[in-house]
Amino acid sequence: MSENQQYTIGELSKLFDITARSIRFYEEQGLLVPERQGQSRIYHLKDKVRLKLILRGKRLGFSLAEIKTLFELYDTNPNSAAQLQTMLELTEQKRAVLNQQLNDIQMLMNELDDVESRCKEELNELQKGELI
Amino acid sequence: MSENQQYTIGELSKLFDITARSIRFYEEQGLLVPERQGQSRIYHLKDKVRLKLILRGKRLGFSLAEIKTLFELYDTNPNSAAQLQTMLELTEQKRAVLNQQLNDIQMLMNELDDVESRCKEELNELQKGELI
DNA sequence: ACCCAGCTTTACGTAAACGTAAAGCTAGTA
DNA sequence: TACTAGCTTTACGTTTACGTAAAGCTGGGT
Repeated sequence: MSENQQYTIGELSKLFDITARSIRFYEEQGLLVPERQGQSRIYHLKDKVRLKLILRGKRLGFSLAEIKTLFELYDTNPNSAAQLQTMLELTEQKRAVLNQQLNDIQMLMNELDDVESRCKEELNELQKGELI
Repeated sequence: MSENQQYTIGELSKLFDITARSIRFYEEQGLLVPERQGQSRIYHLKDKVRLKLILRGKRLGFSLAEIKTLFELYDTNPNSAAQLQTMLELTEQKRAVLNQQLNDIQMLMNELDDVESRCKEELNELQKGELI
């Protein structure tokens, strides 16, 4: 029923557990362009989705500038072959970075497994010792 | 044959494609403790491995301070149950972050797939058009 | 009418991770 | 011996992504 959901900056900040300052900063950097009602900013579903993408990008180590570039590429109605080509190249680059990250994560996970099992073993031995 | 491989700071910087400044900075932050020969730093295999881990950590979005903490935990001969417990908690936290990143990467990959296939379709249509 | 919560802008401050310039030591080579 | 390449320290500068006042507007409730 609730079509055209609206959010204030405070609501959005609570939703994503970030500060209003951050949201305003993303707007300063051209990542968000919320509607205005009087002096106040009003955010719609589209803006909420954008914010979600911004945070996801940040978690993956992208800078705000890079995220902006991606948005612009995504927004641009890609009509020229040159633009399409650029976009494909960029997505390939990103894909390479992501694959590298996947690799890194796999390595780290394995090491965490090692550390964890060794910890548990030692804890077990400590507990045995306490029984004596 | 070449046991006890040694590296100068220049060699290491080329190996990992980073600046010597960065390597010295990691040392400043307590992440590396190379041997000295006269005034010059000499790096051994152990240091090379450390550097590799530092860079991997950075790619995953860890701060140098966090990486240092992980090193210290890893180095510390974990003898007390309290320390082991702390370590297990930390590994769990890291695991959660990594899982989140895996999720993020999966989402992004899917979106890249979408963008890519749309691009290719449009390129195809453009080429068809040129044939007329 | 008054207050307060929540919004606003402006502007200076900050932490992290180096960059960069300056100035000097040192081992090998021409 | 003079030069050069590569190392050194010291120290100030820079970018990113906000934090943190300060000061003021504004709609709703008492």
